Amino acid sequence: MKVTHQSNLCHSCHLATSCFNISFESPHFSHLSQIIQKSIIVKKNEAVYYQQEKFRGLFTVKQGGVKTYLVSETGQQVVTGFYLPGEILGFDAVYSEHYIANAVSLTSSEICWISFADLLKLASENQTIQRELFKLFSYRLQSNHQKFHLNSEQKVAAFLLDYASRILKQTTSENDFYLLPTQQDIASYLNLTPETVSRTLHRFIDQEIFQSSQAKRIENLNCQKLREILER
Amino acid sequence: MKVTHQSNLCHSCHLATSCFNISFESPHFSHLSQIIQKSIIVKKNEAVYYQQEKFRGLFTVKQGGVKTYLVSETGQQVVTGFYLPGEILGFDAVYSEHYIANAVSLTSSEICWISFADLLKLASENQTIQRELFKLFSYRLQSNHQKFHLNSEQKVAAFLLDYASRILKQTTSENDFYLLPTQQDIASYLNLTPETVSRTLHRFIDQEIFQSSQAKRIENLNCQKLREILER
DNA sequence: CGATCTGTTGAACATAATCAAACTGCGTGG
DNA sequence: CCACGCAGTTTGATTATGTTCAACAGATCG
Repeated sequence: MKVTHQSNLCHSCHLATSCFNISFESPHFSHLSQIIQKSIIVKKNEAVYYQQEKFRGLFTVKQGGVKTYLVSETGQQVVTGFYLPGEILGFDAVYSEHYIANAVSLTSSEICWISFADLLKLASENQTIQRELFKLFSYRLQSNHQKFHLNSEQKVAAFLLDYASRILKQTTSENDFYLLPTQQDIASYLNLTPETVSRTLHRFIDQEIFQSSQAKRIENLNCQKLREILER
Repeated sequence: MKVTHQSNLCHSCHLATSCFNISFESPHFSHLSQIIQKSIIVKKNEAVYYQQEKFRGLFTVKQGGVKTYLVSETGQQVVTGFYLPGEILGFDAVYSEHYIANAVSLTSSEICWISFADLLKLASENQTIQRELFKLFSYRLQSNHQKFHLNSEQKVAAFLLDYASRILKQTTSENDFYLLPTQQDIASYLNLTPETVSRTLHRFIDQEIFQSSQAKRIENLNCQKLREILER
């Protein structure tokens, strides 16, 4: 992990308004950007933090991508989430003050460190930031129940739609992008086997829902068709 | 919904320290109890709040129990959670400022209302309460991924263990209690069919994991055996 | 350039869903 | 107070979806 110091990390970041949903022009922005003063380069398969490690703050993805996964007592791994540029990870560690999952980089990534103590201090001094922070926590409480009661085809469709909408922050199109996680990661995340994910993706190609000229590449994704699959 | 006013709702509540995990003796307790000044009686099947209704604060269960459920565009209902005495609901509405799910009483319940605006104000003035509140949000982020990758027997076992540990706050034993939700509710919550839940519970009785002298009654629950099922 | 990780494909199998029918118990109204 | 109706539960037979197992192909990386 290589540490980089920059006086104005957020001001030079094209995702500046994304992490906390506070605009560049807002008077609150400069307060927030002051507590984000350090970024680290995390290479592929290197950890941002480890399960059970003591909480030492939140992290936000500036470039690249991160997956979180749990390891049970029996040694089984379950992928619990993917984090793309502009997204914050570590919220779930606030309760126990230890990280709940392992966080590992899916590619070489640039990760910004956020002191939670500083953030709390800032929040107690600034009502807008406090409210925005509670909203960020609240936002994470929403999802999850959807992907639970879907069949395998719908799970993969929902995953692609979600991923496409999130990757949109950094690229210009939600129809052409690279998948950072492997099919195994996706399978674990959706509670499916890699075989089922592979077969489902190939069925989508057969149905012309997307093309793929190379591994992990999604081209010309037809989001409307995916939404129709979800409505069945 | 019948509204009751009490000057010291929390001081007379045996769950006082449960909702916010702040002890009765703490100097912060009196601050918190000041913003909880009103409780309502919600009869069985009556709503505490409705999906999409504008956010008007958090609620905590003083007596009884509540279920939350989503209704999809296609009219399908999915139970997303159960709330027992001492537990707070409504956190997920903070983000969009609208309730995400319907919250309906499982039996005649007494529900305390918590002004979120007052709570935010209190949090910005009081570091301990602010931190405790963030912890409450964070706590809710943990679960969910477990029940996803279990088989039907393990899901029901995990549900019983969780329910037993939570009911323990109000009774003396985690081995004898009444289930507030119906088997249909439990099935929906676990993403199983009512048939599967019924068969699994009867298999547990056959295996002497618990007894049941009447409907919805769990007696002499063997938590150790349930944990063994989860470790398979 | 071999070794290892990732993805593909097919066949057999298992788990839980589905469908159907009957039963129980609870609350309601006659 | 009993009869009725209905929601919730039980039980069995059949079926479908996704898993498992196995073998191989392709990609990636030191």
